[in-house]
Amino acid sequence: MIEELITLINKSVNLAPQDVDLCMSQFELVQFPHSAIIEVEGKVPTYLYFIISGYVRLFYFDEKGNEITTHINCPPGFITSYFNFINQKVSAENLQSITDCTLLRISKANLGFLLEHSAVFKNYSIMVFEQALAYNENRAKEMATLSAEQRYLKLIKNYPDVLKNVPVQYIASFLGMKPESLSRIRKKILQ
Amino acid sequence: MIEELITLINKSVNLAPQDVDLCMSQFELVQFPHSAIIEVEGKVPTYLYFIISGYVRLFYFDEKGNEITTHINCPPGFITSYFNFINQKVSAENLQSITDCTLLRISKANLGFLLEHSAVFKNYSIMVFEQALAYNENRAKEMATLSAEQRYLKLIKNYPDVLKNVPVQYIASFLGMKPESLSRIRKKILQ
DNA sequence: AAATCCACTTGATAAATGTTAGGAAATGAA
DNA sequence: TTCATTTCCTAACATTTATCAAGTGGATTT
Repeated sequence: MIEELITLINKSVNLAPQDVDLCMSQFELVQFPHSAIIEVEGKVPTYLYFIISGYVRLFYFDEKGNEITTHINCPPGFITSYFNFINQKVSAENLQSITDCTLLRISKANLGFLLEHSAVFKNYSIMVFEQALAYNENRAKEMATLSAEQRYLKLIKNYPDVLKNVPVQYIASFLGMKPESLSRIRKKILQ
Repeated sequence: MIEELITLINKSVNLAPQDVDLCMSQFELVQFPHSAIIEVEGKVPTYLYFIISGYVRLFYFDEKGNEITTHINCPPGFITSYFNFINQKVSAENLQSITDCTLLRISKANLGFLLEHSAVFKNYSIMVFEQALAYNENRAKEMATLSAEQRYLKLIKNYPDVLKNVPVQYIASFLGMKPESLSRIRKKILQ
């Protein structure tokens, strides 16, 4: 299972055998059925997760009690409430499995251990951070400049498998629109 | 002039006298009249800027040739096309002064020198990065969930001086709406 | 099989925002 | 100054998206 993680990291940096061993010793394999709450709002996020299989989302409840999905991720990707995990602050978000899923997880303390004992992982973590920054900047830009239909078209173009595995209500929320609007957009596109 | 920068950094980390000296040796003071293009699209961003006085924005041209403002900043803040500056990649954005302004700037090489020779600055730079990530994540969330009016109300509540110093067309673009929409919203709020 | 639930869709209508056009006020150049 | 340009605002109309209410079909329960 951990090979997926090693493979992903090796695409960005070169892991020595001892790095691989170190990595394997710090991550823990866990499984969840679909719709399980993995990390709950109101607490400090315990783990950073790497997705081996399945789909996972982050969501919170707005002032009207509506679920707002802020992130959806799939293999091979990391997911957690990053800022609150890194700074060990209380998060307002829930991490939930969308499908059955297999994950690797690492605690803040163990991640710290990993980064202290291997400059390679430290460099890699900075890269992940930069990518997350660029991703969020791009997402803000798209939300500001694209119409709901353009945002949906871009999503299915870049992540076609999301549609097969994630309920449309979650997709609608993630794209910043109502399920009814997404339903109409989908109907329009079919013709 | 550099005192503003030192003061800001000292709010987050404790700078020793030699850190202050090091910092002063790496930053350079520059001035620009209003509406000057400070960094131009199609090139690798040369400097990271710290704003001493004045307002600055980042913008690009979309496929229809419209200016899209992605960031607006004021003292005491940093501004550049972060991702492209850090990775020394070609940027699609222009950095422009909105008002007359006084800036401190540092090249990528000099920033590297600063981070290598002072762990304090290294820690500070990681904090700045984390804050930028949190900022972008929040901005994406607001763009996805708030109406144009709510976004404007939040802006003038959090940054009331922006309104006095930045043309409304830039503000409208930054908030992801047309100037006409912002004009209507402003009129509505007055009553 | 009937009842229930849930996700998704559909339709009618309302609200928000975009588009187009024009005009007043401020700004800059000759 | 005067003229031209730019910025900002306004209005009428078009389009997009939200809201509210209802219906469909599949899955689950009893």
